[in-house]
Amino acid sequence: MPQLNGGGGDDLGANDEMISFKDEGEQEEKISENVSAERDLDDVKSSLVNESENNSSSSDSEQAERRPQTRPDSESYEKTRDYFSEALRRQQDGGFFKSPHYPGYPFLMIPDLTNPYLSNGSLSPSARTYLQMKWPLLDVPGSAGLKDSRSPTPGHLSNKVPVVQHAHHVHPLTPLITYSNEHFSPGTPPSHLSPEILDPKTGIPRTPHPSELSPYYPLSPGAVGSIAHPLSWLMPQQGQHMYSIPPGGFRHPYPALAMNPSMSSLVSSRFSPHMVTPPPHSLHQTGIPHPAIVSPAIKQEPSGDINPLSKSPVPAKKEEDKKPHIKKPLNAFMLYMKEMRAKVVAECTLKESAAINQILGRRWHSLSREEQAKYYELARKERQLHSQLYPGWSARDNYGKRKKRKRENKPDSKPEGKGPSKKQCVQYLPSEKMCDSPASSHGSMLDSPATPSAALASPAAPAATHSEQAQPLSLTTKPEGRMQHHFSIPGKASGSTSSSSSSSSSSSSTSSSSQPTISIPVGTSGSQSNTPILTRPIPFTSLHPSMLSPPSPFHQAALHSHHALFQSQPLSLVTKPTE
DNA sequence: AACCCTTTGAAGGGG
DNA sequence: CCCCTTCAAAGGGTT
Repeated sequence: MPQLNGGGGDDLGANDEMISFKDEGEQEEKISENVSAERDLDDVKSSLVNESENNSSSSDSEQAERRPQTRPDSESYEKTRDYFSEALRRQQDGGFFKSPHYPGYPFLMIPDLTNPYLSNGSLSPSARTYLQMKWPLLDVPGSAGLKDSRSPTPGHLSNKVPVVQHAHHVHPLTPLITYSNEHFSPGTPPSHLSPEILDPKTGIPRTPHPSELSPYYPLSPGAVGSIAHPLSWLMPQQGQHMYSIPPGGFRHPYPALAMNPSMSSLVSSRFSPHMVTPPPHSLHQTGIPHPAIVSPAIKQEPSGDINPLSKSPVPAKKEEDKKPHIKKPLNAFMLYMKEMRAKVVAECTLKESAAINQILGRRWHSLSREEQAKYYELARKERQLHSQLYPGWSARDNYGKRKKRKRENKPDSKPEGKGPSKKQCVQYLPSEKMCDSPASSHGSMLDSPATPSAALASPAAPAATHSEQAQPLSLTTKPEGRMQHHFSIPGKASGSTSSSSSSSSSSSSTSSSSQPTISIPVGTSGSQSNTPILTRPIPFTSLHPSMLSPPSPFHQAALHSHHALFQSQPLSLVTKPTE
């Protein structure tokens, strides 16, 4: 059993991942080869910058317009999450976001009836709610955190958080416990939660003064509302998201699971009726399964009105049904993706997930250590939670469920030439603008931690200790796709890290994914096509960092160093399968 | 309808 | 111990 203690213990690899920029090296090399490309790049860069700026400004209005129209379901929810996370970040960073009111409460993702782990489309998995909670409680293993489990003092958050934490001192490791709640239809928001600012029509919390919002990123009305209010900012635009947990408590559908005290406290105690309003609709009060559980029955249900919970998983029909599909817990990056996807999507016209994911991947690498640590911590908690809920579960259990995986395309077996393998060269990067918007998104400010020390100090940032900054790039030279582990933490694996790993897998090096280049339409001036046009491969590195990630002192410095490194020592190998 | 694509990380099995 | 595979999210695109 993993220790929950705030973090210190298992690093979970939080550190290693830090920055890999693997492909950059290759690209860098490429660039040298293509001088002309570079030139174009300049053009592209400038144009991109302009575009992005324009875009950001326009996007605001656009979003404002669009948002109301679009159905605020999972999508909007995602956005909301983004904003939440944003807010969280800001708080943690002690940054600009002023929310003195509830500084110390970490976010808690509350499960909705339909949990995020549900694969069923109708029950969108994405929904997660953040609730502010005292993070340490979550951490506590069993007994410790549960003091209040017995005496749940509903409604008094303050009680639960005796110690007033400063916004600036918020623990970076704020745990997010994810549960979904997307299924909730917009219901009445909790009265205790900023009722006054609820939108009469939608029931969505609104922001009294948009002006308070950070100018740096475009907030959708809903999101704005969420953020604006001290409490409301924790809740998704649709108040309903908050109430994922039935007052009755959390009853695990999965028979085998015994709820661990900490869990129960987490669920029942933390989300007391007071805090969690009863499901507006017909939510099953019976209980909420962990997000990871996917009942087969549910999956089949076409529409959202299902009562997944009502049906006990066990008695169900066949053997298959017996075993609900329990999804894997989300890893740090997945959590990040969920949060940021909507934002990225909003910032650009790009819609393809593949492209979005590329951007997200870039951004992920550009995140500061603290920021990443936060997600690692969250992921760790999710895993812990998951393991507690489903002790016997193994990732292996899900193997084959997806039934896809045909992937005949083996790196070595089929060296090249195949049509399918071609994908390596194709980049989904947004043609028109690198969506990754610059400042608008999580911008510069976020990164500049007002109180970095706090973040670092926290257990959450275990990895931080290292010299990443000092020598972040040592790894860069590694051509391999997955090099992140190379930096890894001392404690964790990778003892071999520093030693040259590159040799390890000669053939596999390029195996899957790393795609160093991105394609940018060279000649597209005004034309805009959402579809990625592949005209000329351009190394990511060549792009200005701002294009791919929010500029921040930290980032820029890091990027700079990276670049410098690369330049100084060009990568030897281009693993890219030619052809 | 199912799968692909794309990203990172975690987990597990095999060598 | 290392490598490889699979899956987690997501949604437009492809088959």
